[in-house]
Amino acid sequence: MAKRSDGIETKKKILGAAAKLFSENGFKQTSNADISKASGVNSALISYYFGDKETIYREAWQHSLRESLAKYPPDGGVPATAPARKRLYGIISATVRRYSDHRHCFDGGILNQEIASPTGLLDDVHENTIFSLRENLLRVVSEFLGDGISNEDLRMSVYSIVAMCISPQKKIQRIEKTEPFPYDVEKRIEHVFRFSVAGLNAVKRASRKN
Amino acid sequence: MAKRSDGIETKKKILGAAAKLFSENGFKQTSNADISKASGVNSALISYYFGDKETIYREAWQHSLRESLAKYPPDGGVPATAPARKRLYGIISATVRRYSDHRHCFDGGILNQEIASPTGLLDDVHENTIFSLRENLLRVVSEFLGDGISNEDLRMSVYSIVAMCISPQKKIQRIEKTEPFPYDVEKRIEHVFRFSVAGLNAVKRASRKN
DNA sequence: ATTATCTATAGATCTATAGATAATGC
DNA sequence: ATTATCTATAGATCTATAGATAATGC
Repeated sequence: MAKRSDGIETKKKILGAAAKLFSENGFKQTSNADISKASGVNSALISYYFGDKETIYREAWQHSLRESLAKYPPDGGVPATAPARKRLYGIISATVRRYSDHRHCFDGGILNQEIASPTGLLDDVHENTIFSLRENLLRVVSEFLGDGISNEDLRMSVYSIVAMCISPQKKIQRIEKTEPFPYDVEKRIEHVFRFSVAGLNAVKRASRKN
Repeated sequence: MAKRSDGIETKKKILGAAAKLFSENGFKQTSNADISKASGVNSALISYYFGDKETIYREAWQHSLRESLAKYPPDGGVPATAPARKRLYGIISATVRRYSDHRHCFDGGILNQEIASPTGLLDDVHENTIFSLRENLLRVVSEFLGDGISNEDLRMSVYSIVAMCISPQKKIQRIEKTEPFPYDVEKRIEHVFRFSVAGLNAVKRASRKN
């Protein structure tokens, strides 16, 4: 094994820098030169190791996602046997953390870029990962709401909760030039959970009325 | 005035096509050639009328925003004298509509692009428009929550409500490949309002406890 | 001998402009 | 005469590759 610097380390450097840049600026706004500069790796090596830019993009995303999910297990450490309310807390906690940890997790930023302007390059990967994450949340929310809830109420609730979890507050703050107030992840989790539970209960009540 | 086709019509064609493309694909991913193609206007005319791409971007955004706000007044038609709850409904209603009407309103899409990867080009414009919209919501939520609410609770609540209003559901659906369910704006407004009111009341209760 | 790394660049794409053409107002 | 529109292209940027160099394993 091990040649000069083995190449594996170089590949990791490239992937790390690429993930960060893609998450901040998106696919097209990130050039190989940017990645080269940020990673300290000669720009020709990017094509050498990954072939083309689309491949780096895909691999950077997969790499980030794997690392992020390892760091923040999507169930938030709450066992599958726990009641829906607790599992909901776990999911919210993990999701907010994953999307807030801009120092280590880039998958959320890349996904937000992909939502803003889809490249379509991650579609296959999504089906195996993001989709199942969402299905899991759907199951928990469904259990929380109980029977007799319309599919529409269910889906809308999930979207609302996810929206609160992944909304890039720091970026919005920058755009809005509001006086930046300290962003406390723990408090944000409590807040989103409180908002979500209250919202879900309201949806439940309204559904019963009809 | 009025030469061949006056030029004003051409400028409008350019602005319209540009706004749509910028909102879908962002600043850098949209080329003059794209705008030319979509608008049916010779690409050289874009520079002729607007100088550079940054100027088109700014003007397209301002143009869209003005049109959007004219179409959906930000107070949702609710008078300033109405109680906070009603005014909140008005704001949510107007915001969801504005961000959902992809046929006519492009400002929301452009803003989402700007949040995803900031160009910084709209900063000055933001201060006069978006900032005041947000301040207005802040005032209403503050009134709804009453005294004794921490600044943090207030800001977080505003972010949560905005997140639910502007979350690009259709785009997320496309990414996630969930079976697309019909997106009904009226129902979405009711849902977000219900979730928000319940959430705000929960925040209020939790705040009283301490 | 193998392969990680670097230098140099071809070819594509994109922005912006120069200069020609054509349609209107006077 | 003025100016809206078009053709052609210079110059910048960016991706991907060809070919040279250098560091390691055998």
